[in-house]
Formats: sequence, C-alpha cells, structure tokens
Amino acid sequence: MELDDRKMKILKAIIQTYMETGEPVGSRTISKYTDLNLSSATIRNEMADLEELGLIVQPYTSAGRIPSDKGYRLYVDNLMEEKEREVSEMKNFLIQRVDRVELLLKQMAKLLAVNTNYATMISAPRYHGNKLKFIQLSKVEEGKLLAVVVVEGNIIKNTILNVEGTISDEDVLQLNILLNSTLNGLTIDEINLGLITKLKEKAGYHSGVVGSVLEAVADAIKVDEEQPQIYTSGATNIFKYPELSDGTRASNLISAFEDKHELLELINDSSDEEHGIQVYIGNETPVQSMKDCSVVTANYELGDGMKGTIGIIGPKRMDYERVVNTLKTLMEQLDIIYHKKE
Amino acid sequence: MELDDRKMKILKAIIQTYMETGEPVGSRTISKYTDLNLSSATIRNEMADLEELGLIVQPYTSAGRIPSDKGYRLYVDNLMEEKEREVSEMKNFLIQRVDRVELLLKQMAKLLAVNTNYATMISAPRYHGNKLKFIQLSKVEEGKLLAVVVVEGNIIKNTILNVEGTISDEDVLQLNILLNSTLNGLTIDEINLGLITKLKEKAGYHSGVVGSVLEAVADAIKVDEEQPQIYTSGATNIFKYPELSDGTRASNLISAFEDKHELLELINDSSDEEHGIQVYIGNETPVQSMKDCSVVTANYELGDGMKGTIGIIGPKRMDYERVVNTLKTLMEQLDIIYHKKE
DNA sequence: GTTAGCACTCCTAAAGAGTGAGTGCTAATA
DNA sequence: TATTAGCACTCACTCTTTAGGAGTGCTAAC
Repeated sequence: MELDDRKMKILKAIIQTYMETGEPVGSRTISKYTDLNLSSATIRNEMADLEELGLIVQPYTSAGRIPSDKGYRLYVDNLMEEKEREVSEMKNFLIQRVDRVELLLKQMAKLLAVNTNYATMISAPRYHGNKLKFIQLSKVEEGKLLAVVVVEGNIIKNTILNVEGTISDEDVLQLNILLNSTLNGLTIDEINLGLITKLKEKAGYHSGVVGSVLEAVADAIKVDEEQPQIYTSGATNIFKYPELSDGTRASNLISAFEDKHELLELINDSSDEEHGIQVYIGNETPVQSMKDCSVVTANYELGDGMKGTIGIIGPKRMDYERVVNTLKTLMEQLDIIYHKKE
Repeated sequence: MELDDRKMKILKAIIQTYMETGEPVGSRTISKYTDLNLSSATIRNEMADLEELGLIVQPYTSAGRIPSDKGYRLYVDNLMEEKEREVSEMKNFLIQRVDRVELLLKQMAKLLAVNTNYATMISAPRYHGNKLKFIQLSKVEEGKLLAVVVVEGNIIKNTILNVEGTISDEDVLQLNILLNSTLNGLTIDEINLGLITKLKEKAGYHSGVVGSVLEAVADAIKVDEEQPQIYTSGATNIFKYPELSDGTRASNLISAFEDKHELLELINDSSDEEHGIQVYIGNETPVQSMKDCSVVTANYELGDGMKGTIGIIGPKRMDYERVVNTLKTLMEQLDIIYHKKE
C-alpha cells in the first residue's frame, strides 16, 4: 500500500486538528473538516491504512487517532507549508546592533518564549574561532591583578589573578603593551605553546605573570567552552500543555531548565548541523527528559565565529510551521544586521 | 481558657507529626506518640480546645487536625528547640574566602537547596555603601571605550561606552589617572553633583567623556540596585510536597523563581530587618504566589557594606528548626571568615 | 479529671451503570 | 471498484452507589 495524495491530505488534517485540540481526532471530524467531501466511513478506511503505515496511532481501542512520531516527521519534512512570515515584532526588536551580546540573547529568549508559548533556550556564543580584541591587566590591590579580556563581539571576561611578589605599575604597563601587541587579532586556538614561550621570554623576569595570565585567559574561556552560558525563558509554559503537566514529567523538564546541564547535550548535538534548522520529534531528542517533547533548534551566527544555538521546546503537537518560520526569520534578520557592516 | 503546659506539648506533637507525614493528625496518634500517657479521648478534648484557640484546624469534619498559620507561628516563636548544629559540610565549604562573590553565592544556593530539600534564593550583595576600588577606561575600538569598575568585594562591572569624537591613548591614560585619584575609596552615594562638576572641570575638553563614564557607572550600579542579581536553586524541590505540586500552584511558584521579580519584594521586605532571621508563615509573606508556603530569610554581610539576603522557600510544614539552624550557622561562618581579617 | 464506648461524619477507593464518541465490518449503492 | 450507510461493539469518562475506615464529639462510668 502506498501513500497516495488523499492519504496525505487526511494525515495533514489529522495532525493539524490534533495540534489545535490536543485530543484524539475522529473520522467524522475529518470528514467535515477537509474539502475532500468524503464520508466518515471512507475516512475510517483511510485512517486504518494510515495506522498500518505507522503514521498515526490509537491511544486505545475505538478512540480517535493521534499522530505518531513518524507521522509528525513526515509532516515536518513534506507536508508543512511555509506561511507568510510575521516579521514585524522581531524586526523592530533587532533593528540595531547591541553592544552587549548577553543582553540581546536574554531578551531574545524572553521574546521567543512569550511569542511562541513554548520554553526557549539560547546558548551564548562559543568562543571557538573568535578573535582576541583586547587584554588589560590592572593592579587592583597588592598581589592581585585584574585581567580583562575582550573578545570579538564585545564579550568581556574578568578574572582576578593572585600573583606572588610585587609588580610595579610600570611593569603592568609593559606587560599590557606586550600582551596586546602579541596577541590581538589572534583566535584562542592560535595561541599555542610556541607563542607562549616566546612571550614569556620577552616578558623577562615577569614570565611567571605572563604564564598565569594566559592560563587565566584560557581558563576563563574554557569554562565557557565546556559549560557555555545558557539563557532560558518560559519554562513554565509547559504547564499550558496538559500532556506535559503531570508531576514527574513537569518536574524533570523544569529541572532540565534549571541546571541547564542537559541542555548542553542538545546544543552540542545540534551545533554540528551547519547553520540549518533542526527538528527533534519525541524520541529523536538527545535529552532524556524531553522524550515527550519536540525541540526545534537553530544555529545563529553573529559576527565571524560567534556561533550559538537557539532551542524551542514544546509538546510534540507544537506548531512546527510557526516555530520554524519564526526561527528562520530571526536567523535572516540576524544575518542582515550582523553582516551588512562588512 | 488558657494555654497550659499540656496543651503546649500536644500542639508541639501535632505539628511535629504533621511535618513528617503531611497528613491530618488524629488523637490516637498523639496518644501513642507522646510521653503524656493520656488516652485518645483526653487528647480529643484538648484538641477541641486547641482548635477553639485557633491553633489547629480540621480540613473537614471528623478528620484529624493540621496546624493553622497561628499554630505554626506559636511553634516557631516558642516551642521550637535548638538542635545541635550540623556544621560540618558548611564549614568545609566556606573555609576559604573566594575572590568572586557571585560564584560563592551560586554554589551556596545550590548547596542549601540540596541540603534542605527546599527551594533557595540568594540575592547578590547590594552596592549601597560599598566603596569604589578601581576604575579603568580602555579604548577597545574607535569610538568605543570599555569601562571596568571594581567595587569592594571584587565585584566587577563592565560597560561599553560610545563616545563621540576621537580620544587619543594619552587622553585615556590621563582620564584614568584623574578618575582613580578622585573617586577611589568613595561610596556610590558620596559621588555627588559637586564632585562631578569639579571632575568635569579638571577633565577639560573631555568633560563629556567624564560625564558619560560616571553616568555609565551609576547606571551599571543602579541596574543592580533596582533589580539585583538573584541566584536560585532547587525550585523543583517543591514537587516533593504534594500540597504544593498541583498544576496552578506549582506553575505560579516556578514562575516566581524564573523571572525573579516577585522574589525582590521578599528581599526588600526582609532586608529591613537588621541582621536577624525572619520567618514568614503562609499569608505573612509579601509574595502572592507563596501564600501556601513558608519562607525563611536571613541577611548576610560579607565585607563592610556588602549585604544581601538568603531565602529558603518550602511548604508550611517545613522543618523550621533545621532551616533556621542551618541559616544561623551559615551566618556565623560567614561572619567568622569575612571579618576576622580586619 | 480521665477514660471507655458508641453513634455519627465524611473522605476515599472500588464497583457498577449509563453515556457518547469512535471504531470495524458488512452489505448496499453509484 | 470505490464509496457510503448502517449497525454492533469497544472503551474512556462521568456519576452514583457502596463499603470501609479513620477520626470525631458526646455521654456515662470510673
């Protein structure tokens, strides 16, 4: 048995109805809903076929049908049509570049959550491949240096270093000049051992400080590399969907959002996928606590190398069209704003 | 009718039993539980009296009794005895001063949540009264200055300033010297208009920059003043208590923890209370969504002026003794660690 | 003052009945 | 041959009923 055009139409109708109501869809509903002008009996026959194909399931005998993961997958891959985009709000919001990326991301997460009624997550850009823009050491108190590192995209990292022995203000000045002239414009990866040795030589008897500065820089960046900052919003939106609101499920989901550890897997998994938008349906997700959810991710890029991931988490019957379109629009807008200047 | 010793004992037994089970407590239970050696009938008479006094209530006719808010209040104020403190873990954890306060607070929130099985909240120290330690301007790119402000306690704020016109490196250096020599050691409050005017005069034709630097500093600090950073942990612990886990209640509570707005009220309310520990039972709390909870807050102080608030949020039948003792211990330890150096 | 005894209340869980949405199958129809 | 009408059947859901039990309040005896 093959999946002919009519079956497709019926499947689509089932999925769309189920998305709205969240309740099993019966044959009579479809018979009236579609422009196919078929009796409920015919629909029933077709539905039996669709079930045999594994695209829909009955929660119990003689109930209506709900889409299976496979059904959703087919819908997302083939049946979904692009709506005209709702750009307005996003556009206004993104109209100008923001100096502090974190702020932008936080607001973006919130905006998306409010707009979609799903939970959202945005990972701060990974440094990987980012250029060092500026390093500054300052003596804060005796034995303590403040190191400020600015990376492309005006991401700022502060670290306080404990240094042994005394350093004069003049020394600090010299070190700053040395560090900046040597390291500026390099990516994190380009700062290799050879360079470090060379730098230490030049630093003379302050080579120890140079060492710990670089260590601290690497450290500050590594911390973010391994557990990048993740902003979340709208976690409580899941309570709007009864199929996710029961005790344990909700608890697990909210926990995932709270300690953000599991979200990392999601980011790691989807960030391989170059640039595109990825949809995880039910069991496809790498995150255990989201087996009953669907997740849509997109990889954004702000400047050169400043890449991160946006994720939208909702019930399996989420409005894929709207979510995918919203994300696509967002990506495009970001592209326009952050690349036109070059 | 007055509250004699025996009634006290019975009330205490009821509350303690209810804390463990979360279910209405019957007369027979108390009759066996206590060392009073009274029959259930006698207990029943006493319980009727306690109910008349408003200290316990029946959820429905002929059910056992549960403590009322007033009952809990009496318990917290008079009946609760100090257990020997469990210092061990806290002590190990706090043994050394940490350079980055934020990190300490984050960990502290988590530790408390895991230990108590309640939700926790810690507000980052308010700047109010804190001394400025260090200001540093750096030219990051043309037209953009990076301002780094360090306040006592090594709290670091970064802001990027857009400046019109060009500034030479030499100018930046001069401004740094000027700003630091004038402002270091002052509290935020001490930087008044007179001082600013004087500073602007000295800055000569860069007075505009000085203005915007100070504005930015004030701004960065004001943002924190108005909506101080709040770290939360263990919000999902509330699912461990059936009386808080139902849909709407849980959703509201978790929401409060997510956007942290409501938590501010709690902090503002309790931070008036100088140093002590405060217990809010049920309706006593200023936060709407916590009417069915109890909240215990404590005000901590790290250095001079670095004050913040810790809050523990749980069900009304929370283990007040343990929570209060844990917080007391924590306060003491912080005191010892952060004040002995002076 | 304390206690045993007993009738009474009211929640809870289980069992049963009725309802309705929806199905699968069969036979008639176009 | 595809479609449809008709009908028996299934099963979740709701309501009601029932029985059980925990716990009470009251009374009378100790």
